[in-house]
Amino acid sequence: MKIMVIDGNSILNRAFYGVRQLSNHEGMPTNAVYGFLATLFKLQDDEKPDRTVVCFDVKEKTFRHLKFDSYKATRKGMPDELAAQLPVTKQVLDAMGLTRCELAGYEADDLIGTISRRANEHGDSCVVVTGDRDSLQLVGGGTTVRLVSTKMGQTTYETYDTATFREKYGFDPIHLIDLKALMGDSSDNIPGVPGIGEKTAMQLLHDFGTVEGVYQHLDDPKIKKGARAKLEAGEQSAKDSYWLATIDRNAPLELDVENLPAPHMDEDALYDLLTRLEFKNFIKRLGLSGEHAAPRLPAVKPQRIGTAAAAFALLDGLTAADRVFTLVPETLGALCLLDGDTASVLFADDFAPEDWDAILRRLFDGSIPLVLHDAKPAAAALIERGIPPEGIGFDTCIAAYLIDPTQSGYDLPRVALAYCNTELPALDLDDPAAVSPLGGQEQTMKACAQHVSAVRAIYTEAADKIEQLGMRKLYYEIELPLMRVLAEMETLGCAVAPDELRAFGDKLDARIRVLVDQIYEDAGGEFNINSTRQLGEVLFEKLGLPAQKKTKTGYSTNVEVLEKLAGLHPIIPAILEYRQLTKLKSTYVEGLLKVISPKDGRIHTHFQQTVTATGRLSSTDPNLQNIPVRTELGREMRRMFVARDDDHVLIDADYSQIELRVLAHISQDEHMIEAFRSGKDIHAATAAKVYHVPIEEVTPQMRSSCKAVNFGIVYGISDFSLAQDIGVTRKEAAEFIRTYLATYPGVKKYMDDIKAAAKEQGYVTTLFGRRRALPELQSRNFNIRSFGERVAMNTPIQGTAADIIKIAMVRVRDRLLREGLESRLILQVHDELILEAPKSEQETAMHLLKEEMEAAFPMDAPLVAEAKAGHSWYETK
DNA sequence: AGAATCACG
DNA sequence: ACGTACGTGATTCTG
Repeated sequence: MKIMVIDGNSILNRAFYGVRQLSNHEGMPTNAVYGFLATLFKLQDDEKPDRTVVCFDVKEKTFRHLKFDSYKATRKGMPDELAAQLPVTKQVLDAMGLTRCELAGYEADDLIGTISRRANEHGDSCVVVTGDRDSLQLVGGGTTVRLVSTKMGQTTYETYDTATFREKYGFDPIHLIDLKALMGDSSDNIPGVPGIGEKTAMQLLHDFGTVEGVYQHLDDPKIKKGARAKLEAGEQSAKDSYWLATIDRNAPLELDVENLPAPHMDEDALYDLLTRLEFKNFIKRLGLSGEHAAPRLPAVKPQRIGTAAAAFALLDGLTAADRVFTLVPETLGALCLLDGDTASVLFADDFAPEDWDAILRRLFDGSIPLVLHDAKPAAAALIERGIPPEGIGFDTCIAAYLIDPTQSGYDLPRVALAYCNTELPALDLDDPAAVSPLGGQEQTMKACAQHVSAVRAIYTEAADKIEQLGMRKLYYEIELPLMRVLAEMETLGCAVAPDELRAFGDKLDARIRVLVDQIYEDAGGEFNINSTRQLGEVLFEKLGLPAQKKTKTGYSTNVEVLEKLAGLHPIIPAILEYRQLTKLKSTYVEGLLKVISPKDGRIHTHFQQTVTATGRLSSTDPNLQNIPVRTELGREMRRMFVARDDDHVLIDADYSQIELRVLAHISQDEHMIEAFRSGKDIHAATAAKVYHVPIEEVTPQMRSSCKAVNFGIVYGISDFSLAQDIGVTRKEAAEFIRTYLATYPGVKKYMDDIKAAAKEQGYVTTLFGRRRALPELQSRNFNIRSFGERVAMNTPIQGTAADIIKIAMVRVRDRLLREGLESRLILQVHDELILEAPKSEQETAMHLLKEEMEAAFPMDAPLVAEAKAGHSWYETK
């Protein structure tokens, strides 16, 4: 019988450092497990052993080696991220039905030595799999060793039997111990004989065979004088080292090596584990299916509540509940409440309108602790109806986002799949057919039960995880209150001037028509100017202009390219202007006209709270965070965003240089902090320092380059991109960055430290504990790894700034209410907040806004916000 | 559905 | 040597 004995610790360790960073949606690191399994599967395929035993060290203070201080002092602990993967690795091995072996006080080496000896004595052959060269001493008598090593990121396997060992070392495997006793092994903290290196040790063994032989023949003339003195002085160390280097092949193992059980895979458990680890390829490879694996979703009975009396009785009973898991569609046309193992489903159609309204009011009166998945649409709908959405104590969607903000979406079926291994049935409570008596209410109820059960299952896991990851305050004091603030902002919306918008559109149209004619004339024929392919053909083939860049699909025709061609042909400026105008017309004029609400004539954007990897918000349908401002014509768009009437104004306040201030604070760079404290223009102040001139003598060019570097620093700079940005050579840019970082040494240190820390921990965090995993840092691909490094530098800065403005939003909103003001937040644009305020409150609200934004988080480079008021957004600048 | 382009911080 | 800025969303064309 062939037995494979694996050194679990050694292979796991190798995998941890060798495999690029991986993690599952929970943020649990999985690279070591992954690498371990990949190695294991490959070996099982190659060797086809009859039995497999995996040995682990037990973390114990009783290792026999520890009686030597030198060994103890340098013994390293396992990194946390690796330790975290140890239990799940063992679980996978158990599910695979492999034998696992541990023994207190013994290292995996000793267990392997013992198992291989006993197996050989029983007549079984043994393949030892390890990354540890020491184990080569076990070779012989039916045991071979497969040495796993990682070279240039590639895992290689070398197999040693007695013959191959002799060929390589020139002596028998067992004398590896003698060699170590003489020359020592720094990686294993075996001292050896001080002063004796590999050369001398090999020669001594060649001449005398063993350590014992060497010491019996110390007088032999073959030993040189110097070596003899060292050997005499180091005799005790040689003996100790011999003992340390010797693998104990007689550990008191209870394992029945002679009768190892055949592996028996627990497919359900394995499927479950691999699903949780998100190792889809291994699941496929092992031919596992989830058929047998129990979805981790407790069954829940649906029950229909059809009378107002029953509904209120239910709600009164829920007041005492710990948590009530709830589905609330945006239409508010149904409800589903989970308490215990019963999901109560209520259809609005079953109730008189005033009863339904009372039910909603009762549910959201704050006395029932509610858990929802993606509560914002429901909250907005309730606010719209005049019902304040109180009592929402947890949102599983936001929680899943905080736990891992890099997923592509967080809708309930997706999160349920990740957290509960469950495919939820389709359910759209916003669809009238699903909730009307004519539709499939029965089916809807069943689906509701499963969905709400999933919310509970996700909550159970996610709430803990939020605590474990140190995000309690971020979650409960920032994100959750913010959800309601956003719902209020969305509901209120922003007034627009539709007639002016249309007039602007007509003006654009007239000019676009002129440009189109001119372009066709210049091109000598009609074509679709919007088609980059056709445009490329016209410019670079028909007109013979010099092509600059290529894209995947053809010629590049973007602004950068066109601007370089601007002097060469009159068609180019026309195309540039055409591009600008059509962008304004289609994205902004037409795009905005399309989304003006017929109800109130206002625009209601949707602020996405669970999209960005850094913690910023995003805005959709329409995006109000990218309204033009950089060109004068584009900026005209902002005249269309107005206060509701002549008695109101818009108040706009934006943070000055928030990201650089955050950088100054995080990095604690004295000079940058001082520059901000002095209240000087930061880019000019930087230039003064970098160029060693008084700030009055800073030229616009000097300021502009420093501004570019300041931006670059925030993004995770490289000389190449800076060179491109400010139009100097790469060398000059590199030198510039060097000078800059010498000027701000704290910033340099921060950039170095954060990259190192990110690499070690596998993630970065903001000042408020928001987290982003960085698997890219483990990549062997330079580009991917470099990207990871830039993200490591940028995310804490951009993310902390995002945290700060979120805090400000919650504070501004709460204070406006507390002070009984009517001014309301309506927009956020990353570092800018916009209120709609009654003119009577203008001064008060401007002051309040500035104050709360600046006080949101006290930093060493203090926050500064400037507020302005005006009838339109244009006028607030 | 993905690519290209361009609007914002 | 590697080939580069960080984070978004909407529109249009194309296969």
